[in-house]
Amino acid sequence: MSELILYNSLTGQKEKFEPIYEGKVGMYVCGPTLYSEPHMGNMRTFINFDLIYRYLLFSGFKVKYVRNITDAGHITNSLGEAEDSIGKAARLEQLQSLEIVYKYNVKFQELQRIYNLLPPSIEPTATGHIQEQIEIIEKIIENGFAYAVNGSVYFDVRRYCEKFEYGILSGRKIDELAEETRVLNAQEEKRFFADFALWKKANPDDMQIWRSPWGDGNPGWHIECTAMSTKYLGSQFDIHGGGMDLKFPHHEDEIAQSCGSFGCNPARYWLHANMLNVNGQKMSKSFGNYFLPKEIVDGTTNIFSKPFPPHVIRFCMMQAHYRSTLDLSEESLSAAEKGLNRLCDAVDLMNKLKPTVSSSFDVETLIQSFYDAMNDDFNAPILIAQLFEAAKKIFLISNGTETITKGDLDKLKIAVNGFLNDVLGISIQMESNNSKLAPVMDLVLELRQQARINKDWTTSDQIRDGLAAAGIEVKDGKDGTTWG
RNA sequence: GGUCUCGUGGCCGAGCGGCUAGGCACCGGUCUGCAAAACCGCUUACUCCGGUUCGAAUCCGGACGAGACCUCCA
Repeated sequence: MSELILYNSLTGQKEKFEPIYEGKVGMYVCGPTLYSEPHMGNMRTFINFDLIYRYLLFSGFKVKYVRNITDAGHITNSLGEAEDSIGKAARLEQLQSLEIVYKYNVKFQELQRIYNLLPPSIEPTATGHIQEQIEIIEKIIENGFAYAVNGSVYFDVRRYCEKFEYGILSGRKIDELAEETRVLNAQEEKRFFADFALWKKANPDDMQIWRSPWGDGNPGWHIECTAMSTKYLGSQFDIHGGGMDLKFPHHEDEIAQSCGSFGCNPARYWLHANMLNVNGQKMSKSFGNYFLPKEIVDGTTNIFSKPFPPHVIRFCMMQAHYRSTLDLSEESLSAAEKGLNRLCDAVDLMNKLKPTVSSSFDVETLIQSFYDAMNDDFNAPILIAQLFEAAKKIFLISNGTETITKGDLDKLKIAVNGFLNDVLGISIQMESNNSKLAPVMDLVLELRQQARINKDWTTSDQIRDGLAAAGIEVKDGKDGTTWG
């Protein structure tokens, strides 16, 4: 049995996974900011961490998976105009902030269901934890790593550097940062350019305002994650995940906040999922190359000529490693669709296989390769390649080239179904949802079969062509005719 | 401008010093009334130039190209 190895962004190396408490895993993943409907790129991250969550569960760990919902607008400072993202959306949509958050949360929850994401153990909201955030800020001030100015509170990066190292995750050096920073967004209040806000004094027209010891205001951009991860997982837990683009400054600042308040890095393993690319670029609203997870399923985006079912999209994503960028295209999706069909056919066939007295190949080794793939930093592409190996074996057993014993077949069934359904989260719904159509089709195909027996090709082809025109494809297999 | 990552066959993508994935497409075959589908087979591709090595897609140096981050971002 191989052991779980994962790539730790903190050290830049693959490391053996050793949980703090044996058999248990605490995992925190940065969730969405609900100022709009999450796009496909956002979904890829959540799907990837769903895979990781699923495999940890499958491996027998008791996992507490916390993924926050950011429902407090973070101040964006795009063109000198400071405005919080949710407040902005509210203004544009002429709704209240809470309506915006609620509206998009409903959509987000629906997407999770559509894409077969396991619900996290807890989905805490930022606004539900203002008090906790204030308490941590107070602690950081107490420890001397933050200061209050004019109703705002900033993290004191220079003081922090006297005791800790700022930039350990992203590999940035403070003095280099100074030169690199392109826009010094005129923060006269800050003592040092790299200081970041823990609490921001409210603007008179802010839609969401909270009371604090420093006056009315909003929590800073990074403090919510520190507050919620600490509350539900403790000051140090096993895995912290998120998208690659959160590495700096968000995760870096989380580390600073935790060190500044509790004296330790919040997570032992930092995992970062890579971006989804479309046309060679990160999917982003500003590039105009984004589409919504619902649109691709409904076929309402003009990027693709036809709709793709969610489990095909999931499968396609699983064929790339979570730390690699993935280019999603019509071609890669239809390739995934066909490949998945083949895999599903094999699974179907597996249940009808007839065992013999001996196995002509080593089933244990094949099954072990599934575990080895996932234990090596959740390498789903390799897992899928091995599942295709299994599929090939199944077909060969079926046509008599290979053989398998009853015991081996049972093991194979459990493993293949387990990895496909529980780990990859690809649920194969073979059920036809056309309960009224099914008997009609049975009748039609029986009539066609009669015609075929009578060598009445005109009639049988007429039926086939007619059905094809109606979008129903008829396939004459060895064991009868199927449709779909 | 700074920091970093990456360049694999027609496409998507693993691998990360020798055993040279996988899927899709193409092509050949089996099956079939025809078609489609399905199944079988399909025999080395790693940007370029140097270097290290018995041996490099894999390590080192350089060139070119692409991307991410440095600002809200999954």
